[in-house]
This record gives sequence, C-alpha cells and structure tokens, in this order.
Amino acid sequence: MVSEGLRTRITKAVAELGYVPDPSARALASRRSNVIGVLIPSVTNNVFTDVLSGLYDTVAGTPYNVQLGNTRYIASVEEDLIRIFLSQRPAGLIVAGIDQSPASRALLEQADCPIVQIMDVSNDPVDMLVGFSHRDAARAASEHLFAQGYRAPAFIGARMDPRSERRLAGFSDAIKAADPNGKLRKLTTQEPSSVHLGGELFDRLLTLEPDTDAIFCNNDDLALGAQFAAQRRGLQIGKDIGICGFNDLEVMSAAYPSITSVRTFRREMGELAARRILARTNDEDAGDPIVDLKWLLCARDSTDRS
Amino acid sequence: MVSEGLRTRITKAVAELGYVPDPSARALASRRSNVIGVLIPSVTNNVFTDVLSGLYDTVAGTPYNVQLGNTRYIASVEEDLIRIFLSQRPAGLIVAGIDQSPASRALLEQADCPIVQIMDVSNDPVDMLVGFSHRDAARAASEHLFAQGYRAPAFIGARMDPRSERRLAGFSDAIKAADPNGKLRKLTTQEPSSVHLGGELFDRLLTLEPDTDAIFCNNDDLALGAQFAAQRRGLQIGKDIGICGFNDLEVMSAAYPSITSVRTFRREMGELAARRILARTNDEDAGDPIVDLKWLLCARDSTDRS
DNA sequence: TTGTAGGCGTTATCAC
DNA sequence: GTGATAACGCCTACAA
Repeated sequence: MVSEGLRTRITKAVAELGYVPDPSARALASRRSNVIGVLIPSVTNNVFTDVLSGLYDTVAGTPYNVQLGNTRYIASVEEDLIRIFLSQRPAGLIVAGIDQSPASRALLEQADCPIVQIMDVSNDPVDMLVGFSHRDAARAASEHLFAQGYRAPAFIGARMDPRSERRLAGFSDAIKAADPNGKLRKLTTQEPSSVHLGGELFDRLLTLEPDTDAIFCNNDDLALGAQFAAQRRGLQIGKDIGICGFNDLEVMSAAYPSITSVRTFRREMGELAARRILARTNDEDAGDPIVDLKWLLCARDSTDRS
Repeated sequence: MVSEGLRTRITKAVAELGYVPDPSARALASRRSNVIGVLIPSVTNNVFTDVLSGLYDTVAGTPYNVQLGNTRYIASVEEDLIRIFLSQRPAGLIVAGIDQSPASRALLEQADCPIVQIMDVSNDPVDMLVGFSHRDAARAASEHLFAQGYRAPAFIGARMDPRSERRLAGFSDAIKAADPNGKLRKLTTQEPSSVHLGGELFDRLLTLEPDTDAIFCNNDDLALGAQFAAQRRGLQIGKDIGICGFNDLEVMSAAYPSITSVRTFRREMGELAARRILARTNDEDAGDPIVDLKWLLCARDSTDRS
C-alpha cells in the first residue's frame, strides 16, 4: 500500500543493501512463523515419503517452510514434537493418523493454527482431514481374493500400528462375509516391516496354516518378500498361491510376476493437506474439512489363477 | 549459575505459568536459530531417506530441529534454499554432494555456521565432509564382474547426476583395466530412476549390445527392474546374465535370486554429519574434517555363474 | 549471586 | 500515502 515512487525507492534500497528479511524477527513480531510442521512415524517408509514429496512440491514457491518431525511410531515422541512445533506458532500442522494420545489430541485441539490429519479417515477430526478407509480398502482387496477363487486366504502383517489393525479388520470382514464360521488365518508382529520379514512371515505362516492358498499383506514390502519366498519354494505365483500387497508402490507392477495391490493416493494426500493449510492461512475457502481419497484395487498376475 | 533457592523458585514459576521459551525471540536475540538445515535432491529416494533417518535419530533429544530442503536435483532450487536457510542463521547446514553451483558454493563459503557435505568425497570441501568415493566403489563392483568370469559387462544408469557420472567413470576404469581397447557398453538417461525403468533400459540395452553378459546398474531400483526383465525373458540370473546394483537396499539380499550390490553407509553418514554439527556448535572437537566411510561389495547369486 | 537496561529486526498502530 | 514508535520475548552485559 505504497505509491509507485516509494516502491521503487524501497526496492532499490533493498537491492543495494542486499536486504533479506529475518524470519525470527518476523515471527516474533507477528506472533506467527512460516513453518508448516509435519509429523510422520517414519522417514524411511516409502508410504510417507510419497506424501512428503507431494507436500514439498506444493509448499515450494510459497513463503512457508516444512519442518519434519519423525515420531518413530512412539506416542510420547509425537507429543513432545507437537509441543515443540506449537511453541513455534506454526502456520499449520500436518499429522499422520487419527490415533493421537489424549494429551496430543488435547494439544492439537487447543492449537490456534490449521491442522490436517492425513492417511486415515474419521468423522471426528481435530480440524481437517485427508485420507481414506484402511478397513474398506483391505476388505475390497480380500474380497478380490475370494472372487479370484482362493478359498483360504491369510493375513500377514508387520509393525501393527492402528492403520494396520484396521486393515486386518477389513480382511476379517471379508472372511466373515464369505463364511460366518470361516477361520481367520493370520500372522502379525510388531517388528518393523521389511522385504526379508515378508519372506519370514510367509514361511512361518505356511507352517502354521498349511492349507493357505492366498495371502493378503499389510504392505507391499511384505508382499514382495512373500513372493520371493514363494518363488524360492518353487511355488507358482498366482496359481499355487495368491499374493496381494497394500499401497501399490511402483515396484509392484514392475515385479515378475506383477503383484496385485491396493493403490493409495499418497502424493495427493500431501498435496491436498498442504493446499488446505495454505488456503486457511490466506483466509481462502479450504473446502470440506474431510476429504476421502478412496483407493484403487490393482489386480495383477499374483492373484491370477489361470 | 544461580543458587539452589532461586532455581526452585524459577522452576516452580515455570511450572505454574506453563512457560515455554519462544524460539523466535531466542533466535532474534542470540542471532542463532536451533535449526539444522538439510539439503537433499529427493525425499522419496531411499538412499537419502536412510541418511535422514540417521540424522533425525541423532538430533532427536537435542534442542535442535531439522529442516529439510528438497532440491529436486535442480541447482537453482538448491541455491534458493541455501539462501533461505542462511537467512535463518542456522546452527548448521548439511548438503548432499560436492557439486554445488558456483553461487551456492560462494554462499556456503561465507556462511558462519558449520557445514557438512555428504554422500561423496572431495579433498576440497566447503567445511566438513562425510562420504565415500563413488568412482572407487563402482570400479570395485565392475572388477567383481570380471572376476566372476563375465566378459562383456554393460552399464545402465538413470537420473545421471554427478555421482552417477562418477560411478560410470569407475565402471569405465574397470573396462579399460581389463582391456585397454575394451568396448564401453552403456545406456544412460536423465529420467528419474525406477524399477520399471530398469527393465526398460535392460531390454533396450540388450538390443543395442546383444553380446552383453552382465550389467552394472546405477542403483538398486534399476538392478531390481533389470532382474525382473531378465526373468521375464527366461534368462537364468547369474548364469546367462550377471546383475549388480548399487547401494545395497534391503530388498537386494531378500530378492530371489539375491542381487549383488555395493553397500554404502547411508545411515552412518547422517549420524556422523549431525554429530559433527553438534560437536562444532558446542565447541567440542569435531575430529578430522573429512571422513571417508568407504563401501562394501556384497556378492550374491545374481553374479554367480556356477 | 541477583536484578536490570538495552537491543535484536520485524509488525502493528497511530498520528501526520 | 507516509513516517514514527511501541511492542514482540529473549539474551547479553553490566551494575548492584
């Protein structure tokens, strides 16, 4: 709100002096920092890095900075990080999941910045939410196994966080729908997920439940490992054993044989979450507070019996 | 430096008022923020996320915060991000690679905070450096191919950044060492790396150079894709075609057949880089400014001809 | 050992 | 439309 003349005088002075605004002074005076805090449980899990990628891309070019907190799946760490972020008066907060501890939840409720929960759905978000139903997605994948003619599918899961438990619930839904007295074949662990672990769980499961003819995996790493283990045993993928993953990482369609998975829109979650924070910050309309991004079943050779 | 009595009075007041220090006020007054800036070219590349993991783990519990900049392999973005970070008067800066643009390099040289370059080696770092020689590592891997009896190895590479070019140079070194007139079989692209692309490059390479009997891949994603493509053609991995990756991601040893790769110490790079920043900040001895973490050749079934 | 004044570089408010 | 002047919350230095 200055005249043309002053504006040029100012820009000239800026250039001459090499003036660069000081973010901390700005934050102190305006009582608002340009930091968008992001809390995810793991920086190495591809699922979250895809989200991050979308997030960084949409924040790039704005005056905002992303600050990443790595909770390592530990509730107390999450709580500490929320406290740290909040002390910075962030422009917004993005947190993974809807299962915050009561203390964390309380902190978020009181925060006076826009908050987006991602990666899951709930009808009771702290503020805004962008995600999808893990239970529904898992149920659809499990029903696909029955539809393909498998009769004794099993579930293997690692790092059983709340979202994984919901996937197991979806699997269980499908089992019960197929046969109310159907057996729930499953093998889960709290160990961190890996391709190796997928192979191990597969081997152990086949000992526990020898009649298993298909497996639904918690995530794609496990599915890939399970497929390698099955191949090692000389099993025909698809025919002898059906395999289905979750998330549809890029490797699933490239694998030989290609592996069935449930695609989730991770990059889009990051983009939308960031966009909503920015919209709210600029007093624009952020749209519906709850966005369900759904999922997409990608049927491939690993669940093809023909 | 206060008496016991005052200390308790203060802590009591802190508890009563729920006092939390304001980082921006602190940064403004002390002319130093608690931010450690990190610049990496990709947040989705597993290679960098492993570094991040080590980094976050060692910074967790300190008063410092990691702020991540995603350069997307674009020099001008890197320069902008350096400028932004520097305006925050960071506690330290960690940047991937040694190939900064002259402008970026100049900014870093002038910065008055500790700086660590990672992921590569150089005898002329800006400040400190933790990395390894891509050229030597690639040469060792390529020599392994000859040692295993392969006679016509080829190189495939995607996203040919400076480090990838150095790997190609190492491959070339081995070719020349084996036969000064040896043919340099290679196929490279600037496209982002992926498992799919590994398969594509493999197929195209075999058309271009039909006598190829082994391939050395830029990275593990390509190697995995190449292996899938080879399997799709009915080739016997190891016997008909040797395959070697780079970085030794977890999937390499779990794959069937297991895939030879060169292990790099990414997590350790993150840890050491962070530790050095913290040491320097606390006026402790940070040790030798240059750390070479070397590499480890992991020979597996994919390069076993027997 | 304890208290206090000044200043860090903005923003916001208020006269002009 | 423009310029001056308090905060903002902490750190540093110095005085008590």
